[in-house]
Order: sequence, then C-alpha cells, then structure tokens
Amino acid sequence: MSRPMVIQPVAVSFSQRRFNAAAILRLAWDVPALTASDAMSETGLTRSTVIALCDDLVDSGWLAELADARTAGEAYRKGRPAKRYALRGDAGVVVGVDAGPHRITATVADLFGRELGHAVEHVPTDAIETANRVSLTDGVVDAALAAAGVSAARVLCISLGVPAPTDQNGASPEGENSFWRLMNPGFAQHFAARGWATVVENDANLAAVAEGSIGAGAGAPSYITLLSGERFGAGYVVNGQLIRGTRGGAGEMRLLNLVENVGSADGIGLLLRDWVRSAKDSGALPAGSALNNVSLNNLDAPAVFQSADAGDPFAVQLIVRMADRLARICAVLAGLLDVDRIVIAGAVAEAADLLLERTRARLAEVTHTPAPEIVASPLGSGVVSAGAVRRALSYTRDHALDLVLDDTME
Amino acid sequence: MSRPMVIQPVAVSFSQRRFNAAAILRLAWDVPALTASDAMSETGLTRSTVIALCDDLVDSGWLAELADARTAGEAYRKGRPAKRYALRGDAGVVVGVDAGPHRITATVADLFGRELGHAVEHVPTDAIETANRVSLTDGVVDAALAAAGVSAARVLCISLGVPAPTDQNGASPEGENSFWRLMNPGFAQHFAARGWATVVENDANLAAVAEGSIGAGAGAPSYITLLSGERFGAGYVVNGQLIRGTRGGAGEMRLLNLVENVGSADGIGLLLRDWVRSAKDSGALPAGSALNNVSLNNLDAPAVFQSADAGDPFAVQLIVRMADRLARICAVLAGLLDVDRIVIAGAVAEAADLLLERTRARLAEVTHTPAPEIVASPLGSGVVSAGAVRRALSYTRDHALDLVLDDTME
DNA sequence: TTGACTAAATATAGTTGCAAAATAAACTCG
DNA sequence: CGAGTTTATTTTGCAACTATATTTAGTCAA
Repeated sequence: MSRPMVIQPVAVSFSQRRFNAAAILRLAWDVPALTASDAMSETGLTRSTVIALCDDLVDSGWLAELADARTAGEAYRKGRPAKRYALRGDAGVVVGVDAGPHRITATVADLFGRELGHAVEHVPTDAIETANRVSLTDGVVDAALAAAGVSAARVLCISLGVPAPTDQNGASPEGENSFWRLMNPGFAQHFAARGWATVVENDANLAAVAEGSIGAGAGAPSYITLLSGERFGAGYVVNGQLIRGTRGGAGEMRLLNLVENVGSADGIGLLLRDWVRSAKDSGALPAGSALNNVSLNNLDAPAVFQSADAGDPFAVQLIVRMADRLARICAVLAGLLDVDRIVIAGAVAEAADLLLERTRARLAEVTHTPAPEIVASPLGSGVVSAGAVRRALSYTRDHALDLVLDDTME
Repeated sequence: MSRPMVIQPVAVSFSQRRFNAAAILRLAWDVPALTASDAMSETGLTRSTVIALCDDLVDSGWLAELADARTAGEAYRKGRPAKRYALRGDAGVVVGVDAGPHRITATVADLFGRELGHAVEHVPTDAIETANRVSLTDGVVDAALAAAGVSAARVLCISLGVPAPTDQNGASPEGENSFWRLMNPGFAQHFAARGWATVVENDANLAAVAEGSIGAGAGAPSYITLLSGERFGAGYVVNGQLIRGTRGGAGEMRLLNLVENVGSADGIGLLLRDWVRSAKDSGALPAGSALNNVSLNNLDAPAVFQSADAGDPFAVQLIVRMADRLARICAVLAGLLDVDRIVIAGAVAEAADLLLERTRARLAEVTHTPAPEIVASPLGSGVVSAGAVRRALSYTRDHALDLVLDDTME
C-alpha cells in the first residue's frame, strides 16, 4: 500500500475575480432578471463586490442593466428599487448541427436558445459515402448564418451531432468499416480553425442532452434516451451527468446481439421496413391488409404506424413484435444503470403511441421490480439539432469568460 | 425554449487561503516528500505563499517537516537544500468495514493506508436476519481500534461496505424483501452520531474503488469490477468516476435474466455449489470423479475449482459452463458501457485461473470488436475491506480541512 | 405634505492573501 | 576561499474582498 511518486495536477491558479464574475454570469444565465441581492445570497459575496462584478460584465457585453426596476409585474416590494441585470441574448450566437448520414441541418440560435436561422442539405443516397461532408456542412452552416442575418464573427460555439462515438477531442475511432470516420471527418479541427469553440458529440448523446433540458427527461436525475432510426443509439444520463465511456462508445449497443429475442442493434425504422417488405415479397402480407395499397417505395415504418393506428391487424402484429423487442432493450438498459425513465426519441417518436403503449405492457411482464417509465420524445426528428444547440449553449455558459465577444454589432 | 425561473446554487464562497492549503495537502498526500518548488510548479503560487501555507499545515498537524534534506538518497542537486514536507501518517486513522451477510470485518489504517489493527465477527447462518447489525458492527469496530491501540477520538472517517444499493446519504431503499434494509440498518446515522465522517457504500462499488487504487483496475480509465459470491454485483468506473445510479442501484444487475443463457444474477459461488450438488443428487456425477470423495458440506465452488485444476473432467465441464455464462455477462456489460477491462473480484478470484482462461476464449467468440480484458483481482476475499479503507482515505483526503484532528496523541 | 420605515446603492476604511523584488542563507565545486 | 546555484526570508505593494457608515429611492400612513 505504498503511495505512488506521481504529483497529480491541481487546478489552483485562477483569478478570484474572474471566477466570481463567471459565477454571477452563470446565475444570470438561468434567470430572467438578477438583482444584486440574489447574487449575494447565492455567492456569499457582499453587495459592493457583486455590483462591481456586474458592472464589469455589463462593460464586457455579457449582461444588460434592466431599467424597469419594479415595472416587470413583480410582487410589491418595499425600499429602494434594486438594479436588475439580465443576460444579453444578443451577446453572440451558437450553432447546432445535426450531421446525419443523409441529412445535414444547421440551426443558429441566440443565447436564450431562440432560433434565428436554419438551413438543411440532403445527401443523396448514392453519395453518402463519397460526399465531402466537411465542406458540405460548412456550407449549410454559412447558409444558416445568412438566414439568421448574423456574421460568422458573432459565433461563440458550434456543436455537431454525428452518428459515431466521439472521444473528448471530438474525434471518432476507426470503426469496423470506417463508417465512423466517414461520418465524422475531422469536424472538430475544421470548425476550431474557423475560430469557434467546437463540440463534436455522438447524436444519441445530444438527443439525451435535449431531452434533459427541454424534452421528456427534464427534471429526472437519471434517464436514458434511445434514439431510433436506422440503428439504435443510446445516451445515458445518470445523476445529471452524461456517461460517455472511454472512447465515447457507451450507448453504442453492440451488445444487443446477446439479449434474448433481440439479436441486433437495428433500429425501429430499418426493422419495420424490412419486416413489411419481406412479408410482401414472401406473400405473408394478407390480402386484406391496407399495406397492399402502399407503393414499394413508401412501404416503410411510417406506413406501418399509420396502418396500425387505422386498425390493420397485420400492421398491429408488426407493432406488437417490435414492442417485445423494444421492451427487452429497455429492461436491459434500465436494469444496468438504475434509471427510472427511458425516452424514445427520433422521427418515430412522433407516431409511436401504439408502439409505446404495447411496450409498456410488455415491459411490466418482463421485469419484476418497478418498470422504468417509457415516454415519447416531444422533439420529433429535430431532437439532435435541438440537443446540439443546447450543448453549444451549455458550453458557452460554462466557458463564457474564455470566449471573446464580437463588439462590432453586439 | 424559455429559461426557467430557478436560481441554481453556485459554490463560490470559500476562503482562498483555505482552498490553496487544501490543494497543497492533496499534493503532499500523493508523494513521499514535497518541496516548496514542487508545490509552486503544481499550484502556480509563489514560494513565500507556499511556505506560509505549509507552515500552517504543520501547525495544524497535517504535515510534518522532514529534517533529512538531501540525505534521502535523492539525485544530487546544487544550491541550498530545500525544506521537505510530508503528510503525517499518524495525523489520524480511518476505519474500513466489510459488513457482509455472515461476516463483519473492520480494519483500522493510518493515513498512508497501512493496517494498524483488525477484527472480525461471524454472523451465524440462523442469525443473519435477527442479529442487531449496528451494535455488532460497533463492537467489531471498537475491537479493531483496541487491536490498533488507538482511541476512538482519532478516527477521521469510517467507510462501510454493504450488500445493498445505497443512496447519497448512505441509506438503502426498502427492497423486495427488505433484505437491503436488514443489511444496512442505518449505519450512516449511527456512526455519524459517533462524530466520525461516515461513508456507506455498496460492496461491489467499494471493490471497484479498491481495484482502481491498489488492484487490477489501477491505471485504467474505465473498468468494471464484478464482485462474485452468492450473487453478482458490479461496480462501474467510467472515465475515473464511479457510476452509482439514482438510488445507488447501478450494478444491481437485475438485467441478467434477459441475457441469453444467463437468466439470473446468481453468483459463481452459489451456482457451482448448486450445480455440483444437484449432479450428485441426480446421479449425473460420474463415478470416477474426484468430487465423489468430497463430503456434502464441502461440496462447493472451491472444491470444484480444485478438482478442475487437478484435471477432473466433470469439474472442468462445470467450469466451462460457467465460463460461457461469465463471458456473456462480460460482453453485455463491456458493450453497454465501453470499458476495456473487467476485474473479477471476491473470494473466487483467488482460484479462478482456469475459469478466466476459458472465459477469455469464449468472450473472443461472442464479441466481434476488441473483447474486453478479463483479469482476476489480486485482493481476494479482502477486496471490500480494502475498498472501504481506500474510500475512507479518499474522503479524508478530499475533506481534510473540514475534519478536526485529535491533538491529544497525534 | 410630511415623516416613519424599508431596502438598496454608494462611499470610505480596513483586512486578507497573494506577488514581486531584494536580501540572506546553505550548499557544491573548482 | 570564492564563484555559482538554489532555496529561504523579509519587505513592500497591489488586488479583491469585507465591514461599516451614509445616502438615495421608494412605500405607506397620518
């Protein structure tokens, strides 16, 4: 039990004033208006110090001093009216990007998270492997900035969601078939070179971030977001913290082939399409089913959901089969990490009422102990974009004083 | 996307001097001797400040000033010899307790982690549910203190490992059969009332802590410790951090009943005993097997390991069956959490060479991607005790300046 | 209108905790 | 013994905060 000879690094050297200023800025971030008294009770500093720090933050462009002392419908208060400070939503902008395999979306938002502009680009199916994703994404980002009417100099942080595990530098490992590198061809380096703080993160993890702040995970200390499209990906949040894994591979779900009656990480979209098409091919699709009227091109998950909702027995049968599978996945994940809520996110979440209902019923049979709650994401197909914006905002919030505001048009 | 009205707490109010003193104490904790120059480069403070802080720490009893400036066999250095400070191992003691179902162990150690005293108490099988575990444990702790020749006033922190999930206050939830409450009947409150900093933690989590600091997990950023006895329990460490779950239930492994060919969280000890006994009962035990010569009372996991090592084919067959089960568990856990090492801990780890060898082979077949490394714990049946001591030490290290040293016999 | 009361802002005077710089001490080596 | 090197000590000054007193801006009741 001898002690090692290594001296561990300790973060000590910091400017106290800067530290306190950052704390006050974080307070202002979460509140529509901040008074000196609020900040005093939160930080333990005295009034003189707080006001001096707030004045500094006003000078540097992060805070605005609100004139309307008591006008803002607040409960009546005695005494001299307090100065009120607020975060300047227009101090800068952030960019959130969903860099999916066949669709790249960029959203520009102000510091309140309000969307200012938006741009989308589709990647043709036959170009998924060959497209130059870096320049493509660069273009979409510039288009979104143009739509927002904001110059690139005002961008404080950009966050990108990619369908690949990412390490702490935002790089993705060389996967089995190099798909991961294809999906994340050095985004981190490229956008950092544009002078922006850059966060590249797995798409399911960003979905989890979105659910936690504005979606179905809000208020829960621990939850899992299951992002389903062509493949399943999971984002774990345990006690308010995102679990990423050594190489960012937590939630990659390669293990599903060991779970009974699951056998792969294929997502809801892919499986339902496969099942219904192979049923048609093999003649297993009953003659009376409404799915016979759907063209082969549109014979996919949305069609199945729609027919099931309309009561088509064969479609319902497929949904039930999927519910069993989903329930097993949920049981494994919830049991492993002791979470009490699982959020189903992605485009399927918009039409999956029946599926979730059946999944909950199946889950109650599969688990003994209190089954986790299964909820649909309210964010639909924009969940990764929303998560990217939230992630960029939280990065900006945490590193605000390290960032330089563009004062030309603030 | 409106901002919530809640002001989040921010930890700001602290004494800068105290903060810096704590940082220097942490440096001294990890190193046999600390010079002012070391601390200067690590903290960014100047020599005058560092020396003033060190003198404070010497006055308060945490550090000792070493006289032997250059005698300690260090490489030759020019100039005036530096003062050298070191943590006082005798500034206080910590207590680590393994409060298992049928055995309660207490270990007293100094701040270097050197064992000073030890005491054990067995809980008779028929008293497991009725014993007053709090007073029993209290007695074992006092016996260990007496064996160490230390007064209770010198205890800085006590950590207890219990076979139950624990929340952040050290309490366990009311489980299915109240077994958890039985195993953790308010330890946290009881020992806090003795004036000691108290940490109650799940036993598998403590095993993980032990492996991380002095066992097979040392140096790995992410690993899982699989504590196997009657039941499996897992401790997850991902990126250096213990994952506890909302109610401390991460690692309870209820999920195993969904994994193909596993079906329960029963541990290696329980299963091997069941398998070999039911083989004997049903006549499946071959006449030539050495296991026929073992009395029914001793027909358990150690006997199977021993016979298998001696080459008994039936025992080897049981080991292979267990290896398949273990490999599946490891594959699921490693796949879900992206860890690259799994440590098998507990009493079985001492004799499980053959089992692990077979498990590794099976694991390579079950997973495609780089299989996680499977290693045996070097800590044997003392792993939970060792983890409890390490946990108490790390708590003491992190909260040193909040603790009061007993100056009567320091 | 006036004065009592309240709560915040402002001004002024310490206090703490650190850095910077100059000086002194302890040691090695030629 | 003195030049060179490294650390310790002392002095001085500054940055950042606290504490306290005073002023300001409002409400409310008589």
